[in-house]
Amino acid sequence: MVIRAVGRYDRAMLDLQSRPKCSECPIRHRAVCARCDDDELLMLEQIKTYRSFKAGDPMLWRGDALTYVASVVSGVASLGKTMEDGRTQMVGLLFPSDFIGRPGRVAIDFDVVAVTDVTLCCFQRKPFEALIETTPHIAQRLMEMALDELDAARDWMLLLGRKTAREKIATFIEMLARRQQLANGDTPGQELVLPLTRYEIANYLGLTLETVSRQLGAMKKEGILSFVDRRRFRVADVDALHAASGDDCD
Amino acid sequence: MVIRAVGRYDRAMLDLQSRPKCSECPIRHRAVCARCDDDELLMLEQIKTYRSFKAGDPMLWRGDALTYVASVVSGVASLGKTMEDGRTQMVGLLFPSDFIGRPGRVAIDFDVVAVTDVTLCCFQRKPFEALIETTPHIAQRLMEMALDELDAARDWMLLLGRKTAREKIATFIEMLARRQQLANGDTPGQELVLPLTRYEIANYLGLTLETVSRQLGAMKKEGILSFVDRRRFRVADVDALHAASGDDCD
DNA sequence: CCCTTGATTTGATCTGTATCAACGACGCAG
DNA sequence: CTGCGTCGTTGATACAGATCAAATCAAGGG
Repeated sequence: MVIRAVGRYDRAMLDLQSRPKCSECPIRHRAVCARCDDDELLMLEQIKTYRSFKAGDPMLWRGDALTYVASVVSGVASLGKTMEDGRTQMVGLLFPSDFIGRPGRVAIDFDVVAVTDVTLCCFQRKPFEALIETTPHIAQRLMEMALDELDAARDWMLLLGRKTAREKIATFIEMLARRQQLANGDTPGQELVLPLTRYEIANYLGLTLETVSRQLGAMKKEGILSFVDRRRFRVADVDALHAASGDDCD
Repeated sequence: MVIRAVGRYDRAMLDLQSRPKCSECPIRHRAVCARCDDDELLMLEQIKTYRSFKAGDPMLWRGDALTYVASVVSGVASLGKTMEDGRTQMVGLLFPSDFIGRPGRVAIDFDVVAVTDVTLCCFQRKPFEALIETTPHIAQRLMEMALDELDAARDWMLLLGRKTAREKIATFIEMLARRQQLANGDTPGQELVLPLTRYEIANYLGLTLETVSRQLGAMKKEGILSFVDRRRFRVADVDALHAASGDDCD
């Protein structure tokens, strides 16, 4: 596997940006601050800092000390595990409003990498944890988000353990569409983007890049997906896509 | 797949048992009550109830209303997901001290089944949630346990997505040994038990029962495991087992 | 415009595990 | 003791997806 653009790390760490108003933040109502009232938001505003990473930049390595926690404001990041012999498995994807880092955890045991250009809203861990103690709204939301992630992880276990390549791809596209509609406006039928390379998709789905390419090709040929280029596409047949995912109808 | 012993369900639900002292509870220091002081324990003691299930009994179905939450006191339970066409994947195993049910969640989206005979320490959900509000020790511990489960789920994703059948089996046996040493006294080299059938192991590891049988057979032939009967065995070569698991040395 | 480099597609082949099938071993009920 | 059901083992075969290999495409850089 290629270690990309490590040199950018230090620069990114220092790349502090402006500090926009929380009240105008695009993830205001979905992030860890979702339940906060105006006073609580003010507290958060005082300890927050923005940081940017370029696509491919590593954000945290397994075992790194967790000096700050953060919300993803824009872009996509991946959580990945690596075995001694180089096999890797993505264990999570972070979209805007998702949270990085956990209270009470000093280190993380996977790597966090920026998949696209990413902007984070960061909080130093210590003051953030102090804030949790006094602000039940944040603690509650954090618990809620952790449980959502646990549910997602379990759905992914079913995918990894039992689904066919085709079902994996279909499930992935559906998930992507859902998340992208959440982030942008809610416009079904919209043009969507694959934020990941074929290699990264394979890594997320427990497949190889060749299999991913073939399955995407097949769905294109069947008229389920229509591509404008290798990254941008549209879901041409929502029902067929869902039928291919192997999930029940709920 | 076989639906087993559904008839026992109602009986089990009503099978209230005695209410032993929390202070003498075998899972006192690992369960959701681990951080509670004596006063808090007293509160819990007043709302707790014991319930037993026989091996094979379903404890909760997907979509069931979650009227109570519980700690596993003894025995092993499984969390499982099922696809429309019958394929199933276990997404978690619950050992003594593990917790069932989540605050703020009305329903669960997997099935919980007793794998062996199981005893639960149950709390009605409403009073338990009220208790959380006033008892940060419980809320903290619950968060901690949820994050531990998330870590475990992510390790399992690596296993399901990237490990070979042999590595899966080795990892499973190591996990089993760890949990069983936790529950009983801490005696390495001890005789261990497979609480699951071959079918259930396969279900947990994303394999078929034939593959599980063959891999266990191979490890027996290689002298890594030695079986006294089909369920009871000993790890004869700890190092070889670990080497076969594909995990790094930490 | 050519050359390089990385991402993607496509094709041919290989292999680990599933699948299908039969049989053996144990436990339990009568 | 006998029969039957569940669980487990073993063998033969099939196949989805991995692996190996090569061609194509797209984006920069000089």
